[in-house]
Formats: sequence, C-alpha cells, structure tokens
Amino acid sequence: MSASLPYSSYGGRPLEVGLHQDGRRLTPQRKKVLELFENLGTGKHISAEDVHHQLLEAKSRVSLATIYRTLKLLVELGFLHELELSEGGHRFELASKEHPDHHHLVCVSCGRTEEFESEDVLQAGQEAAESIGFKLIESTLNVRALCPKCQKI
Amino acid sequence: MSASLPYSSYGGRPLEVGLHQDGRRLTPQRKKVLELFENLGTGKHISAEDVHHQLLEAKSRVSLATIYRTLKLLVELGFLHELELSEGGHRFELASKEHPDHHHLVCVSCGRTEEFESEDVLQAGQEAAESIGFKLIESTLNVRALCPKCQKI
DNA sequence: GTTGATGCAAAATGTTTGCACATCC
DNA sequence: GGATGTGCAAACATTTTGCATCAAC
Repeated sequence: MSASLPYSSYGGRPLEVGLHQDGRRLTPQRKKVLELFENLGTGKHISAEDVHHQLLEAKSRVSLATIYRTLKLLVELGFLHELELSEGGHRFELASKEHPDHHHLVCVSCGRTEEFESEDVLQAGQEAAESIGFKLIESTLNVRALCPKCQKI
Repeated sequence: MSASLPYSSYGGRPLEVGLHQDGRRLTPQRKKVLELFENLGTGKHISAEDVHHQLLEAKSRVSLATIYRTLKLLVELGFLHELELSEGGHRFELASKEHPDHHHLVCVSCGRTEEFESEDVLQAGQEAAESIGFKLIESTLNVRALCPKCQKI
C-alpha cells in the first residue's frame, strides 16, 4: 500500500513531473494523495472526504484543506478527473491514457455505478462542438437508469 | 411577465395537474416558480439563487427554503430537469416533450452553454444500459469545451 | 534564504430542517 | 378543521481562505 510507486504515465508524462513545474513542489502530502489514487487504479470514484479517511487509515494525516487544494491542483494538471454524479458532492478519479473519456451508468435507486466507453458518443460530442466552433476538451455521458435489482423492487 | 399562463403541457400533462395530486397544493409560491420557468422557456438553466433573485425582481418574495423545496418537487414531478454542469451548484431547466433528452456544451473558460440533441448519443446510452441489464431513464452528455472567443484568449 | 505548501480554525457557499404560523381544499 | 405549505432561523455539508509556521528547492 505504501510500496514504491509504479510511476506510470498519466496524460502522457510521468506522474510527478507536473508537480515540479512553475515553482510547484512535490511534497509528501501530494505524494500520498497521488499514491492513493494510483493504488486504487482507474475506475474508482472517491470524494475529498474519502481521500481524507483513506489516508488516515494508512496512518497518513493530511489536512482536509490540503486535500482539497491538492485535488484541485491534480485536476488542473490533468492527473485526475472530477465528476459530478448527482447527489453528495464531487468525486475524483484517476485520469489515464488507456482509459480516456468514458461514461457512467448510475442506478437512480441504489446508486450502483458502471462505466462504459463509446466511440459514437465521443464523435457526436465532437461534431456538436465543431458545428458551433467550440473546441472539445472532454465529454462524459451520464445515464440515469435502473439496475437489474432495482427494477424488480 | 406576470401575465396569464399559457399552461402548455409538460411531460404530457397540463402544468399544474401534478400539483393537485396526492394531497399536494397549488400555492401562489409554486405558481410563481412555475411561471418563471415558463416565461423563460426551454433551454435556460438557472440556479435556485437565480430563481430567488428573479422572483424578487418581479416583486415576488418567496423564501429560498421554499424555492429549494419547490424545485425539488418540480423535479420529482418531471416538470423540471436538474443539471449538474460543473462549477457553481446545480441548475434547473424546464422539461418539455418537444425538447427531450438533450446535451450541453459548456465553455470551461467563460461558462457559455449551448445545447444540442443527438440520436446517436441517445442510442449509445441505451445500448450501454441494455448490455448490462440497466433500464435507461434519461441520459445527458456534458461536453467541456472552449468557445470560439475563449480559444483566442 | 526564498517561495510555496501545510495546518488550523474561521468563513463562505449551498442546501436542508424544526417549528410556529398561515393557508389551501 | 385538518393536512399541507411557508417563512424564518438554525443546522448541515462541503469547500475555500487568512495567517502563522514549516519545508522543498
């Protein structure tokens, strides 16, 4: 859990590089937050509070304020994606080259969340953006649905 | 602005019907909130605070608490859609038959928001849902982008 | 040593709730 | 008249910020 980092690449560059640019510093706190997301892997969505709790469990005390500041920074640097899946605050997930723009199916009843990718969606967003001169950055489709279990209730 | 309501149909039934069911009441406050959205028309996204301000400007004092309660209700009844477009809280928009599931292009720089529809997106969401046994309720694609103006800055 | 980062506590936002009073049906 | 809705203020939850201290470079 606190083993050496794989330092794989996100957004096309080594994990810590962005944290050494423009006078930014790679502090232990930032390292810990990054490690946490790395160890979780892609496809996990956690809140700032979750990060805080999980770091505490790993015996790392990092203040919530710092976590918020770090998450914001990591999003700006493109290491994380920020999601706004309906209720209960924002969630963050690791960004990765192998796992680019993807979409979410959320069960409105139990909250179960599944991911999927779609070239069609990507393209539709791209075309819509182009048609009015917008330059696409990223797109995500949120599908509100009922999962199999909740359909039976 | 405070003229008679067109009472066109939303979600397939007259505007106020849902507010008379299950013991619900059509109060002046609720009417005012509905009127506001009607007068705005489809395609406008406003926050609870916006509703509050705009009603004040129209000389209608409705408490913020009531506005939150009313918006929640109207979403449950299907008269409004709730959007979670990135920064700055939730937005609400009038739902309508003629303007079903649609998507949003948001300029990350200036916040300009444009709408579009796409059969492909709808279908991609539908297929993704089906493939794992989810039953689709609705889907919206959020595209983060740069508008023409902001590309030049 | 300088500048940027952290931690703390306080403040700012956005949203919800308890309760007494008002009001719709 | 009874249930439902409103307004107010307080409570909450989440996120941001000022400031003194600390530490990366």
